[in-house]
Amino acid sequence: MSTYSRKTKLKADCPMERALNVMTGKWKLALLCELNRRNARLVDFEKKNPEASKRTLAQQLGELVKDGIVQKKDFQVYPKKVEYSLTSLGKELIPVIQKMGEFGEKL
Amino acid sequence: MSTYSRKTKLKADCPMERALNVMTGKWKLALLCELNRRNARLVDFEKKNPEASKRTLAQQLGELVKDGIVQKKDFQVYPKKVEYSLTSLGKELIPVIQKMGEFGEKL
DNA sequence: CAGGATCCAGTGCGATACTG
DNA sequence: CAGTATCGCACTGGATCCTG
Repeated sequence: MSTYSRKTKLKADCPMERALNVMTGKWKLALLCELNRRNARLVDFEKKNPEASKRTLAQQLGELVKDGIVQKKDFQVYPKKVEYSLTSLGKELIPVIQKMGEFGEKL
Repeated sequence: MSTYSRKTKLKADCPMERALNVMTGKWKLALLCELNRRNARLVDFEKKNPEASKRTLAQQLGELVKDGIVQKKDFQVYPKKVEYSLTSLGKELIPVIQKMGEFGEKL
């Protein structure tokens, strides 16, 4: 059984595909659900998702940031402390994935 | 520039991820949108999406069938004629992707 | 015309190790 | 701690060919 999750980059020339691209990634829904509950740090995600590699979590968070869904707050301390949270755009994504969840119940 | 669209298979242990898996694939949204408009045959999809290979279109249709989103009607003639259409479950998916589309407008 | 079977390039992501 | 670099493997999906 495979755990390969992402399929392929969509054509991205239509809004639905752009939206789908933003959410598609093995840990992105998990990250978004957690961020919907509370702001969190990379370590927090590592603890919550021990199956995921730190590299992937950091990368997928980075993509969410780049897409404007998530924002970082760098506390500029040592040892480093960086907190992630949903942007206002990111908050608008929550009802969308909830609707997906309702549909997913039927699968 | 790449057009790789699908990311990786999600963990599929939660409804949202199951739903996302069903939609994720380079041509699936295109297939679903077309099927929402009219029933269609493989050739029709080939004409509508000349960028896609027949192999991929057939394969992604097959996945949608396996997931219960799309159904086939085989006319048992020669040359072959097979028509694809949305199942009732598939029709329930339409409003979900429309909601995604609304969100995608903001990206 | 539907749809396999092959072959192959590009990508997702896990493991691991390293830095400031 | 956060973040990056490297390596390696599994998967997506394009091209092409073949059959009934």
